[in-house]
Amino acid sequence: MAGPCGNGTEEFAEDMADPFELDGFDSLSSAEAGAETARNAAEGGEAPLSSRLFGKAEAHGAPSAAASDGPAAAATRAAYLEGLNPQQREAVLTTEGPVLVLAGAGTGKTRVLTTRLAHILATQKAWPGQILAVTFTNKAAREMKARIRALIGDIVEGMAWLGTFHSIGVRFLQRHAELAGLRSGFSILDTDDQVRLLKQVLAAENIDEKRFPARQIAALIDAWKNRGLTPDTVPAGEAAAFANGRGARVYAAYQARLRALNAVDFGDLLLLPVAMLKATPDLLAEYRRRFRYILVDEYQDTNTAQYLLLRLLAGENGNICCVGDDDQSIYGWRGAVVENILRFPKDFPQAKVIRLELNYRSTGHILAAANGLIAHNRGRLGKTLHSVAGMGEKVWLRGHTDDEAEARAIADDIEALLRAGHSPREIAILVRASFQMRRFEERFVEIGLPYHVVGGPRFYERQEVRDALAYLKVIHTPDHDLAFERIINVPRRGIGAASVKKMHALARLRGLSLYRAAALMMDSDELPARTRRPLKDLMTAFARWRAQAAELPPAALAEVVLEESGYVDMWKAEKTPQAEGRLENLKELVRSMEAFDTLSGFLEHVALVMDADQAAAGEKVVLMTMHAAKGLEFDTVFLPGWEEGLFPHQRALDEAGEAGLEEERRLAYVALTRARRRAIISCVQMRRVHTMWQPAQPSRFIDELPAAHVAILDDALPLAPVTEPEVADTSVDNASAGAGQRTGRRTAADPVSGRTARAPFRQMERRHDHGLCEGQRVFHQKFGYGTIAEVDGEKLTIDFEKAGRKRIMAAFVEAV
DNA sequence: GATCCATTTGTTTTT
DNA sequence: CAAATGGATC
Repeated sequence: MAGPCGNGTEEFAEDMADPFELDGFDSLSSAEAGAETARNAAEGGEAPLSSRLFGKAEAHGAPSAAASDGPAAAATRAAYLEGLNPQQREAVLTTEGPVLVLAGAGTGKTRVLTTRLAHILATQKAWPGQILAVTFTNKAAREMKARIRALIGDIVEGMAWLGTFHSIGVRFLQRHAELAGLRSGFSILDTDDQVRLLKQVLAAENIDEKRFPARQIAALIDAWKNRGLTPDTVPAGEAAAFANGRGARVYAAYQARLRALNAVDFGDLLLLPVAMLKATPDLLAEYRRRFRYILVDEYQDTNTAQYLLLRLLAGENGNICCVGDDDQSIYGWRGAVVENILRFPKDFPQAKVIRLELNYRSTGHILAAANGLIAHNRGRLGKTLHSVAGMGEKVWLRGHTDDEAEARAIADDIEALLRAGHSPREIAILVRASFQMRRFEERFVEIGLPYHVVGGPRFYERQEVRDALAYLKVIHTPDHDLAFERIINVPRRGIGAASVKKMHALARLRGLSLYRAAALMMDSDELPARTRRPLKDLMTAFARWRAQAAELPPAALAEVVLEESGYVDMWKAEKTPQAEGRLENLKELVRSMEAFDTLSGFLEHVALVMDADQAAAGEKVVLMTMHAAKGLEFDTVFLPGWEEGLFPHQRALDEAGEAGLEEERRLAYVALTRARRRAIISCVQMRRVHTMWQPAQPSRFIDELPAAHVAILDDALPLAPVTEPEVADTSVDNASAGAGQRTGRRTAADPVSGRTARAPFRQMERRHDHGLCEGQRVFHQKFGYGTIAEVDGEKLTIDFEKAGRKRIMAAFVEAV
């Protein structure tokens, strides 16, 4: 049977009971689970999905059509397929077998992904619970869910296996904790806990933490885990790099400590499921059967552990569809392996490769410039991106004396754009490194320009938030030693390092958790009375809070705890200017908890979702790193700081050489292709680093931009577009941008001194010619897209797609 | 055990 | 240059 297709309603109801969702599965061996499955199915089981599936699906038409005409007939005329180009359609409809979708920037990747999922569900090739759909960020997962819901309704709620790699890893571990050496209710350590734990391990191993910092070994272990390496499979040569060859030993000791604490770190969320599936063939078989369709977003960013997991689950001929763009692989430093996507056709010899090459986002010059730049990379799968829009503006290039001048000029441009009616949220500044943001923030504050920083210091990583979370973790899981240790003397209550050390000793001796050791010691004479009293108070408080946790919603509990522990008072008493902000953050934390019914639900959310939901962006200019901008798009994009050493970043070159350079170049490609209509690259001659001024040279990437698509700017950004005769073929392919077309130093280098006569701004002002003609497609800030019906000098009559016919001055529209 | 001062370190990007 | 860590001193 190709899919769970039945004809009668009753049969559906039975089939749809998802056997894996039944309670009690965790406690069964996989063989027993199989038997259980059959029993439940025969009895009808719980069918929470079926009602949802039918309720909404019928309303949307697809499955009812399937019932009468069969899924295939429904598929070809489904509303969701409309408006897809042939390649996109193919990517949606090729559901069987391995498929690699190479989706260049702006080619409608997300749309294809969501439509594909919707299609599989609507044609009933699989139930929601039989699809594994992985994304990299929670934001992407949320967005995907929302978009599928928009297409086919609430069926999507049954997609239990839609999420980030890490959240799916947690799911595996929760179901089969015992196979991974864990007990249920294990905790997930954050990076901070990880480092503190490693410090303890290093101390126990008698390794000098000054010579071999815990952070360093933490990074090493993380990298090993990303590569799917366990302590006994770490290559000897690499283990030697740390603490005179004791790296693997420390790794093993660390893992042992983790297990003793019933805890996992982030890397384990991938590594343990892989190990588990490898070691338990029955389990693997179960899951292979279960996941009829596997879908992976951003495949170019998978690391080896993720790759192994996918290959295990997909098997030889699985229906696995990976979507990605090798040119947008920018997370190599985090363990991502571009080769994963490059070798997909070798991994799956019968794989179908589909290229999405029609770019709907950027205008021609921007796309051509980006294509020319990325053509300098080797080892690409190669794509030919075509623009569907007109050529638009060339990519602007501007030089400044120093970073302050750069910030000032960009701020001026933005003000002008806003005056001209551009929406601030359509303007972004993308920087290589976050420290660059500072200049812009200073300037924006000075002139009162509303801006919004995306990324910034992560909410859940702030000290006060982590302290508060530690209290909650101890209430939820008293044996969470690291959390307990974190707050045992915060706020100061007179339980110092010496006392904690004694507790540790007792805990180790008796094989207890720190919390239990503390509970014993508060009634013994080990500790001086002046320590015993506060400890007893704390323990009593925890007992009380835990009792309250059963009754109060998490948010209310948090409020009580923060108040009664004296934690809020601690910050109130502090007179530093930051204290107020910390109190604000605590309030924000409590507010964010209101969405959760249970403490454990909230804690799991926090462990996996490092990004607190960003405050609504609103009408603000966006300031962020290039990495954070991936997947986003803006009308106007400013790209400051294109200087050697900063971009490409020196460290990337030092650490990864040629590969590092190529990744930086891909980052440049990602940054440039965020722009829909306008991109302004800039560099400076002098940049202030710390306190010293450092001379800077324009980035090599500037010289790699094809000259034909770049224009030098020695003044403010022109507001009206520089129009050019439309070129029939607006595509630029990789080959032509390579050798001959490169920008020479003459045009691009040192734009500061190279102020040329060909200042496009002036030229444009002189000629009054707006270059617009009848039949041309244009864009207006308020009315959107339209076609020119009539030209009368400066006055145009335009038929807008949405707003209808309007008379508009030429200066207010832009050719597309 | 707490507070203050000095030194260091980081500023690439994040699940 | 700022924050964070760590050591020394009270």
